[in-house]
Amino acid sequence: MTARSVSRKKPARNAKPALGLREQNKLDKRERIRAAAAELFKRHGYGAATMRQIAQRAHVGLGTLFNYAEDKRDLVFLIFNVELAAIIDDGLKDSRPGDALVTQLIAVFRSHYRHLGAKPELTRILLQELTFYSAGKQAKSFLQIRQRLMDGIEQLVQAAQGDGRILSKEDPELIARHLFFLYSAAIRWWIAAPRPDAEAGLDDLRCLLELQINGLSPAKRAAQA
Amino acid sequence: MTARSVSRKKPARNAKPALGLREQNKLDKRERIRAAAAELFKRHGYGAATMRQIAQRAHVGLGTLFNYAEDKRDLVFLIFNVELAAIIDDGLKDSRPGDALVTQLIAVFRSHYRHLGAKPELTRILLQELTFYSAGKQAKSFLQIRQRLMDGIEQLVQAAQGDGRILSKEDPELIARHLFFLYSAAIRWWIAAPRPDAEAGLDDLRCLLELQINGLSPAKRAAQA
DNA sequence: GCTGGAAAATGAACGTGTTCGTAAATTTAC
DNA sequence: GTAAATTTACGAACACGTTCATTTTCCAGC
Repeated sequence: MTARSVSRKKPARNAKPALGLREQNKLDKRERIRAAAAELFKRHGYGAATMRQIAQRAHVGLGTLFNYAEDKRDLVFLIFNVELAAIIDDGLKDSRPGDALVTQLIAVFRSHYRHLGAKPELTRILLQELTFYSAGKQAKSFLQIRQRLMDGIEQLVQAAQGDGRILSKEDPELIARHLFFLYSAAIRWWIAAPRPDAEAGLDDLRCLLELQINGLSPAKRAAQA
Repeated sequence: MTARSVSRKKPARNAKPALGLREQNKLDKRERIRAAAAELFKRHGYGAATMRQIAQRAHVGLGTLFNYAEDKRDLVFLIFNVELAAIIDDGLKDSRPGDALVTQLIAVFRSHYRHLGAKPELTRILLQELTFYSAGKQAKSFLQIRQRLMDGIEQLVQAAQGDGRILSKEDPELIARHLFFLYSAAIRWWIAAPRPDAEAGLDDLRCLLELQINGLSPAKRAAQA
């Protein structure tokens, strides 16, 4: 397949620029690197897979890797970002309006547990690295994706407040962050196990979420005054 | 058999246990390494401080470091373990019986925020490394210390259940883990800020804990309308 | 005292991730 | 079409964490 000059045309004034050869090569290399890294990380583990192996398998020079990922850590995000966006968006679609909030949240998180549980080692690396990692090239776009998840949760909370499925009138953003905190801690705890089982993890999470929704103390200061 | 060697073995009432030279040197080296690592990590950051620098400052051979810590990560635990045990035990002493559970928990965690907030960078390293790290020599004893914290929280919960300060009859261990999860996530969030302020972090945590204790929904089916 | 053995210390050597000066590839200007 | 400019690819070189065979230090038994 040779370069097609057809695609180089300018459709209108400044519509989508037909990607030049340069951009095309970049995308191609990027994908080869992503695939090579994913395969080698999965086969040998993060620590054992070397940058030289990855470069070789991607048919790319060693130094080239560092044009696409800031460092080895960042390769993990390069692998996960595409996948994570899909997982998160899938999950957000899976909650049905009118269901109890717990049910909705579990539906949202189910795809996370399913997919991440399939590659525990990579997930551990991801969870460890993302804790305080916001500098890398790939990390940026990951943070955007994560924000979509938090926004989605916030909307669920707001809707539940709207039709009285939950009574708390607290700021939905705060509640969403709270629920996200629980999810974060729970999935860390779960993925640390040798062979994490998705349904078991979800059961544990459901338990925690119910604890949160029911609360520990009687209905506030209902008897107050 | 000389009298000297016998007396060294078991000093009946001597305050000083009269350690052997071997043990004494080990303790000495261990402390020098701990101090050197703490200083260099603080001054140059975890990544920039090199094992060679640490060895030199501790007046110790490079290879010797690896007799005291499994790897570089483990040095972080070597630094923190002594300190963390003190912080946690201090915190646990600071909760007064009869106080509201939130108040007690904040009292327990106050020393954490105070001390960890004073060295944000080292704390970030600690929180990042401890996520999935349970193999190193130092990590083992850290996990024991952490367990003391969780046990302490469990006792507070149990006591609160006992005298009706909270109504939930759930397993205290589960509740304690839940609260610990919130604390973990909250302190991670807090320490990620450029210059974390202890009281601000505690306010945020208090907010989350109150949200937990009050719950989001009315007491189950009690308010079914 | 001395001696054999065990525990600890050591730094040269190894393979790693990362940097950086240079070459190749592509685009832009004329 | 060709040259200049710019972006991308490259891998030798570097500094690092870690290993391990060797040396040194300590202690028990004479």
